Amino acid sequence: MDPLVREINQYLVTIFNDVLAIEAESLRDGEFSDLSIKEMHTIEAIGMYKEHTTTEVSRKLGITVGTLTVSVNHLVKKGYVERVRSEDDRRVVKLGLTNKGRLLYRVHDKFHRDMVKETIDEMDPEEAQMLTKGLRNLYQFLEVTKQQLKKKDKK
Amino acid sequence: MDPLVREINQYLVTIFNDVLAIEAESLRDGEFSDLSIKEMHTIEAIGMYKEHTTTEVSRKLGITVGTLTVSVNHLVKKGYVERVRSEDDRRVVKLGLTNKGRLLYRVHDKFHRDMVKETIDEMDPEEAQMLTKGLRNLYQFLEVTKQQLKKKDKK
DNA sequence: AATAATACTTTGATTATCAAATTGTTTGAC
DNA sequence: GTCAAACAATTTGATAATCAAAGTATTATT
Repeated sequence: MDPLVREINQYLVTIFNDVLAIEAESLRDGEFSDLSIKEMHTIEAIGMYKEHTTTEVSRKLGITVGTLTVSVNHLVKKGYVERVRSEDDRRVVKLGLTNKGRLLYRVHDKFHRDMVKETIDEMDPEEAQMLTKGLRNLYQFLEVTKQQLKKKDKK
Repeated sequence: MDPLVREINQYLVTIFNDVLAIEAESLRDGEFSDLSIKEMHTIEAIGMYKEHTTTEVSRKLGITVGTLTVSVNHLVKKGYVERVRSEDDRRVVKLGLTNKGRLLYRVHDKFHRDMVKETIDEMDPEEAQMLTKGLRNLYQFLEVTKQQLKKKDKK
């Protein structure tokens, strides 16, 4: 087996665990310690600009709509998220962030970007491009895989 | 703000969610549907070869020792994991996989490696090296950050 | 020998998760 | 136009995941 594959795989697994652990840790000590890391990611997925429906956000997070509804209940109660019924289709709920939610989003986003920035500052621009390309490939592969799974599911 | 930073960040977040969703989905349909994705990752962290203590594995996963103990209780009951008291120091528990656990480890590992392999097959060898280098940098940055957090914690 | 430190476990409370049942709304068939 | 089917979201019940804090057993220190 290709040792490069093994190495990349190893990095991915460790990076994911590390990012999670670091995020959780800095969340616990900080200004927003009433939130779990999962709730943080839900806020991230709801996002700043476009309004997103419950179904869209749940798909983005890879959880069921029911799970998201429960989580959003908490986040509304804590004052981070707002629900707005769509005018076009009254079945649909659009999720958005409150001011407090947007503040948190910015803090978390900065954390992420600093992390990435520190990394690519070590690299010359060409290398940074390569990293991006690699990630883009991985991303595309995963999107295709996800589509295939969904199809298989319907059968 | 550097658009490359934003792009890389975006990929990382999405890749993260996608991998989780795909893993969870293929777990649900497969041979090992008595396991959750978290339990799967615990088995991954316990690993095939070296024996690891409870503390080591919990650190690797970024969860508390108590949480791991509970999880290991389930995995032992389901027949994937074994506990062995250390002879040298009888406070210490070494975690290992049963035959069933090792089988699962291989299946999951193959899934991961296939994922990575598909990605780098699209790239020429030089590009693959660059991706690796980028990931290594990110990994190292995170390890340092983790250490710093731990120190701050002790104060 | 007593005390402190360490490794793990247990407990109680909260959150995360899913599948299935339920509610309210829209679409399509007739 | 009405009614059934489809759809979006919510609620519910059960189980798993998580933490902090308290407890147990063992080893190290003084």
